Formats: sequence, structure tokens, C-alpha cells
Amino acid sequence: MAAHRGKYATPSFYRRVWAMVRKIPRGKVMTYGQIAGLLGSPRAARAVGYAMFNTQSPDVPWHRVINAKGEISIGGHLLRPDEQRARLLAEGVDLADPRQVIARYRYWPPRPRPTKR
DNA sequence: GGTTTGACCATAA
DNA sequence: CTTATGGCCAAAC
Repeated sequence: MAAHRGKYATPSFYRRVWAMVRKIPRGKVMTYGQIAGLLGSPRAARAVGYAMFNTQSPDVPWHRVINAKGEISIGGHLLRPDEQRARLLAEGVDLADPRQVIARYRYWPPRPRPTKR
């Protein structure tokens, strides 16, 4: 099951990112750096963004991933930052105040070690 | 295996 | 407040 780096093989790191993004509940958001940190690489925020760029699975709520400022990072013309905003608004996420977005809607996944209390 | 790129982040001025 | 810069990481070429 080793992830070969074939053209059509899915990079394992991306998979972890996607898996974590899938766990973001509706109406919640996570940041690139946050995801990277939880995956063990606090400085790999860019790679997380890269993973999002390569996301093609409808299962992955890519729109729930924003930057540390609490805003949508997509500035590109090819993509659709407006769509991300619309999706978040549809889930009840108010993007008016970026700081408030982080404070109110940031999602922290449960720790993988709930045992021992 | 070096180079390039990027939907990032923190810091400095 | 905005702009600039360095850093860091993973993947594609």
C-alpha cells in the first residue's frame, strides 16, 4: 500500500489533508496552518493549500478552509472565491469580520487520544 | 536531484 | 492600515 508517486497515484499527504477537511462540520472552518499543525507540520500551510488546489472530490468541503486572517485566500481568477463565500454564507458563517470568523467558527477536531480521560 | 511554484504565515517597517 | 520579506513544506517537472 505504499503510495507510489505515479501520475495517477494520490499523494499520502494530500490524503491526510483531505481526510481532515472532510471532518470539518457544516458551519465551521479551519485554517491552512491549523490543518498543517495538526498533521505534524506547523509550517506546511502552503502544502495544505496545494492539497486544496488539487482537490477534486466532492466529499471534501474545500470551502471550509480559510487563511489565518479569517478570510478567503483564493484570489485567483480561474477559481471562484465568490463560490466559497456563498457556500460559507449558506452554512451560516458570517464573513463580515475576519477576526470574528476565527473566533466563532474555528473548528478543532477531537484529539485522537480520548482514552485516559 | 535541483528548480519552481503556491488557495500560507509571522514578522518588520 | 498596507507592503515587503523570509521561511517552511510538499509535489510536479
